[in-house]
Amino acid sequence: MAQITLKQLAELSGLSVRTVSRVLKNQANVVPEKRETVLRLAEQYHYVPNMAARNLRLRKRSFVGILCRDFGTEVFVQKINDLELRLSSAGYYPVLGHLDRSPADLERMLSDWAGIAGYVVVMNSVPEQAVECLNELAGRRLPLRFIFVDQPGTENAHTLLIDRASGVCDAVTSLLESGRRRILHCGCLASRKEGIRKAFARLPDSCAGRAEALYLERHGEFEDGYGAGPRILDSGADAVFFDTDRMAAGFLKYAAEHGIEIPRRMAVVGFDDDIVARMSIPSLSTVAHPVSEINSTILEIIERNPEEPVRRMFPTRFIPRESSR
Amino acid sequence: MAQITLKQLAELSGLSVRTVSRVLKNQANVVPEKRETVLRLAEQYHYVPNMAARNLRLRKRSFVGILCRDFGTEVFVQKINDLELRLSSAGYYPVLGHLDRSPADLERMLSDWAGIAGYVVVMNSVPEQAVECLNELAGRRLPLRFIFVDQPGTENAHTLLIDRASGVCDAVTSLLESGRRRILHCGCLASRKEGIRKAFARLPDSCAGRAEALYLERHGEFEDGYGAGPRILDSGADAVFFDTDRMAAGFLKYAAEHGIEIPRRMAVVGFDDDIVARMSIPSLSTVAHPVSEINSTILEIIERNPEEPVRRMFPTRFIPRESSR
DNA sequence: TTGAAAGCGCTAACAA
DNA sequence: TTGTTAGCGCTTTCAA
Repeated sequence: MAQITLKQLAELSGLSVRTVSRVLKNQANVVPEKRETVLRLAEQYHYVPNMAARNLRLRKRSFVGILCRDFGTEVFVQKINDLELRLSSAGYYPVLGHLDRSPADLERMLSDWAGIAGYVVVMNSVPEQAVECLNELAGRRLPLRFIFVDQPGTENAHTLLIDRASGVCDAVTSLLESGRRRILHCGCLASRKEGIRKAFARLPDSCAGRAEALYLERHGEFEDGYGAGPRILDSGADAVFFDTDRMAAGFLKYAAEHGIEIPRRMAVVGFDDDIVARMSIPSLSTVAHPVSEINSTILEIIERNPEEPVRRMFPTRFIPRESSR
Repeated sequence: MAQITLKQLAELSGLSVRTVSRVLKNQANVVPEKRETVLRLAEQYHYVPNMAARNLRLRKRSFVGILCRDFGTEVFVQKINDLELRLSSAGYYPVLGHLDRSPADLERMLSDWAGIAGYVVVMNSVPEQAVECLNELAGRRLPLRFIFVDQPGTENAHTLLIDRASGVCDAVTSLLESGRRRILHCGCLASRKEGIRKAFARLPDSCAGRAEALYLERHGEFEDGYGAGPRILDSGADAVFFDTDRMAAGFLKYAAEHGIEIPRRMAVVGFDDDIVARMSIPSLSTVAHPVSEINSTILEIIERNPEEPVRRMFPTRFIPRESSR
């Protein structure tokens, strides 16, 4: 769409760009009459300043790149939802980019953002091939500063880590305290294992060493949880912790089909606080990510623009629901 | 991060910006030796062109605004996921903006995009107050062109509508053909009603006028579907169509808790092809949005940049799953 | 084959 | 109080 410029406004009003600019930025030292004229013309011609030009001049970058493998996970959506609100109320806007592309494409994308985005937030679950490529790009003097979330980044990048073990530990401790004794970990993620190990390391008094940790290796998708059903029942466990809510939902489906009462026969806990956790039958106990804490830190970094890399760790937290009562 | 510029590269190499630019853009008419030098320096200093400057000069806008009320719905995520891939492979990038804000904030956001984004895609479920405001902004000569998706926009905006009725009609026809006779519509959306009406208007021969349409007014959330359980059972229906998958999932929860066999006792169909539809127990038959058709049209508009507004209608389609077998 | 220079739209130091 | 002007980093016409 045709855009009217400051210069045109100056010509139309018979004033200089400086004066027009003064009026439009509400600065002092303009006689009311001229101010009126400019304001009227701006209104009449629907003047809107060109941010690209302004930002270029001010060397300001008002966009923030958000890199993620898959926008589809509920967790990501929660995070971006919250982040967009914080960013935009501070005059920044999120630009989305998929991480699942070739290094060359990734590099092209980041180059295309140069001069427009000042920061790039790398969300978790970065694919193998991208890690290497990103680290290289972040290490180079790209005109972008990286913020790695939930993923160790390069030395000079900011890194906000999520302590998944803390919430898992709380979840397992809660299971033990409620009388469960044979806790099965179904999944494959080290962070979850660590949380479980910690919980067993500080066994509540009520257990008196009579608890047992079991393990079943599986990936974290819905189908994996469903398919693991028979093995989980055979294991003799009275509680299962799954790496993800999606996976736990898969097991709940299996349990429903086979008349396994949850949580009476078996307590179930997932991880992520995914929407399926709230909608499943029964509603799923889970471990939630520290979304708002992370996002407020991201905003702080962007606004403060510190030279030295920020490194911080945020705990996850257990959310008890029907499946583990 | 400090950024090296074309000018600096020119100074370093002792050549003019024109020549450096020639080399970097791989244009002809540079002696190999000088070309070498420039390439070496560019590599050494990690030169990355400033897109803000380039786009300003070329009057090009490589970002596309995406406005939506809630990023959290699965449908939106599917759409944006697919759209990002298409956009970025054409050198465009999506900027996200929430629609749930005051008109003043919305206007500020769009102004902040001026000169950077050329198009703004308005996704469906626009809140009341925003509709008015958007229409006004789209009507004005803002330096942005609007593409309304699944929502009637202003005269000069592009409008891509979704014919929800078509998929609903197919769904209901399928229910009728499989022998269901009392079809309940649980929801409140006119588009769904219309689809049901159409299906009844062209009743399959097998029915011979012995089918009946029932209606129960409810909103489309999970809780609404759950809460409607008793009324649905009382209605005597042998099939239910819900406005949304979330709502259908709520009813499935109720059915599971009360031993109602789905689909034997009652067939269930939702709308949206939400992720919960695939994960629910049993998996939920639903009606899917024309995601890829819409997105390829969006891209076509952005690349072709037609003056006259594009107006098109896309059909939805029925996806049968376990809940209506 | 190469370079000088104008200009995209804006800001702000400086001069008048 | 107002205007002139340089320049953000880039592209490209035109002249050398």
